[in-house]
Amino acid sequence: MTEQELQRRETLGKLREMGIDPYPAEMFPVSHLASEILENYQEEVLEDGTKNRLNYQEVALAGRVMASREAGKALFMNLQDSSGRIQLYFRRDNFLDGDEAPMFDTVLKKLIDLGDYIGVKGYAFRTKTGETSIHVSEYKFLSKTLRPLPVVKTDAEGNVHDAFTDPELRYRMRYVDLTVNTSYREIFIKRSRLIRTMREYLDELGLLEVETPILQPIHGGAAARPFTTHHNTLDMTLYLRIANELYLKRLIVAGFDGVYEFAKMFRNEGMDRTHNPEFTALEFYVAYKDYNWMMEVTEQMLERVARALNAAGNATAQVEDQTINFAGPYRRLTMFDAIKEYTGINVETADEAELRTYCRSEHIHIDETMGKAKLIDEIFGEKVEHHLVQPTFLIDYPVEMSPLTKKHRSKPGLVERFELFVNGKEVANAYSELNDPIDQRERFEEQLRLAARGDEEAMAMDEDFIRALEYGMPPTAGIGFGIDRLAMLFTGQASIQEVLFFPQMRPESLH
RNA sequence: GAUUCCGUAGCUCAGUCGGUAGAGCACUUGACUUUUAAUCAAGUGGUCAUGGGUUCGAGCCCCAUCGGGAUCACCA
Repeated sequence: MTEQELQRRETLGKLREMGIDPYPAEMFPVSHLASEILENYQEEVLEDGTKNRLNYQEVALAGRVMASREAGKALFMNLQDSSGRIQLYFRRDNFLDGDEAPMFDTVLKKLIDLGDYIGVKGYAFRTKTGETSIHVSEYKFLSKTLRPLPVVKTDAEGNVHDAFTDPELRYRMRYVDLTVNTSYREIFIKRSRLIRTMREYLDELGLLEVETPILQPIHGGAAARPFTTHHNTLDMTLYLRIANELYLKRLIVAGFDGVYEFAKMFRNEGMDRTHNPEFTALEFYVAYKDYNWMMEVTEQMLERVARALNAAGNATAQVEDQTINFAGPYRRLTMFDAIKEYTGINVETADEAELRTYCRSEHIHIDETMGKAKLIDEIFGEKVEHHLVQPTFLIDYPVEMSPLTKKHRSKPGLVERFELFVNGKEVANAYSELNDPIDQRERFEEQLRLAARGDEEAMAMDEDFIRALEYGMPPTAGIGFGIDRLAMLFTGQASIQEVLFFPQMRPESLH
């Protein structure tokens, strides 16, 4: 234990010796938050120069002591609650017990450490330097902090000193991070509001919020490597879901007109600043609609989200030096037109050999197993994707890349699919759902052939899903959004770790 | 998984050519009844990530390991 930790354990013992419970059980009746008093406190100056305090003359607040400044027989503290920080003012005269003042000289000055929780009662006033404060008449010790918090200070010019910045420590000890770097709380409040706004919109559309299995015997609905686990009683392998798409479509078969789920997905793949092994998706499916309808819904929903998260109510988000406008309609660009625009290549007429030659000349990483569709996808990723900063629907993909998507109504070889790109990254993937069970079986069989050639991410055959389609699924539009990516966009963060409370980390050795 | 940078006090960081381990804040003691990055005075605090190696001598040079960041690969 460090010296400061030992000292705090000593003060803990001294509190007990004085009959003060460092971890009392009973509730403390909080009446106000710091920010409310700071914003609304009022006083008037009378003709004789004295002040008349107009409100908050009987308040009770609670929080952590984040700074303490002794000034002789006066003492100032900064109390931090969930809303912010307010200054406390204590005078020795208010805590006299005969000539002694143990609750001032001993407890306040010696036994309360930075980070400790206290509750105070008193009245609001303004000091002669103009700081709205609480004049404390009584206080109660609420909880002891045994480890020293990092002391982050901000000076008069707004410069932050000794900021707690080490990413490893911040992510491992998010409780410390959010205590001392309170501005990061705003990211998570916005993330919560993002989800709530989407949920409100979907509820207004009349969709049903549902839950589907996380433990799945067949990992379907996406191309990714799964986590594997084992169920003891059933003695069988189960997979943590990489997608919930096939279950949600079963519910459309079941007769619900629209279903949605905010779902944690798990993918056993690399980690970087846009990928965490578990992440959150919103998927929803609506009967009797197609992907054109879904584009309009996407525009409406994201515009509403943007306005809800923007302080001024604008439909924009700021990402570094880019201002992104979420007011619809968004640009719609076919995959082939996008490649033509940014490379000059007509992939519709080019054959596989021509695409290969182009890729080599542009140093795009390819291998011999890639077919024409995969080559198109690689060219798009290298040459087009990063240009799509403002929200753009990329539409009409080659059928080979989309085994769950309905064939295009008029363009042979393509499917009715779109992906939404914002700030050069994919944030949503949607299609007119494939509901032809015979076509679906052929698509799965094609996936099996890919798997046999060594494609680890090819989808497995799901006989029960085929059976469900054979019972009949109405024409349906479906979409999946990456919630973490959206949270990054709307909070201006470059790393997914900043929008997750507890990003995945290697284990830490704690003795 | 590959490459690369980083790891020194509770926090943020210095540390020269390889020669006794440093600063600010925090902490301890004292002064001060409207201070606010409070101030003033005096102090405490270190397995220099871990383990080897080279050397008379390693925070510094070499090797390995652990952890983190960035870039790449895979992916959303």
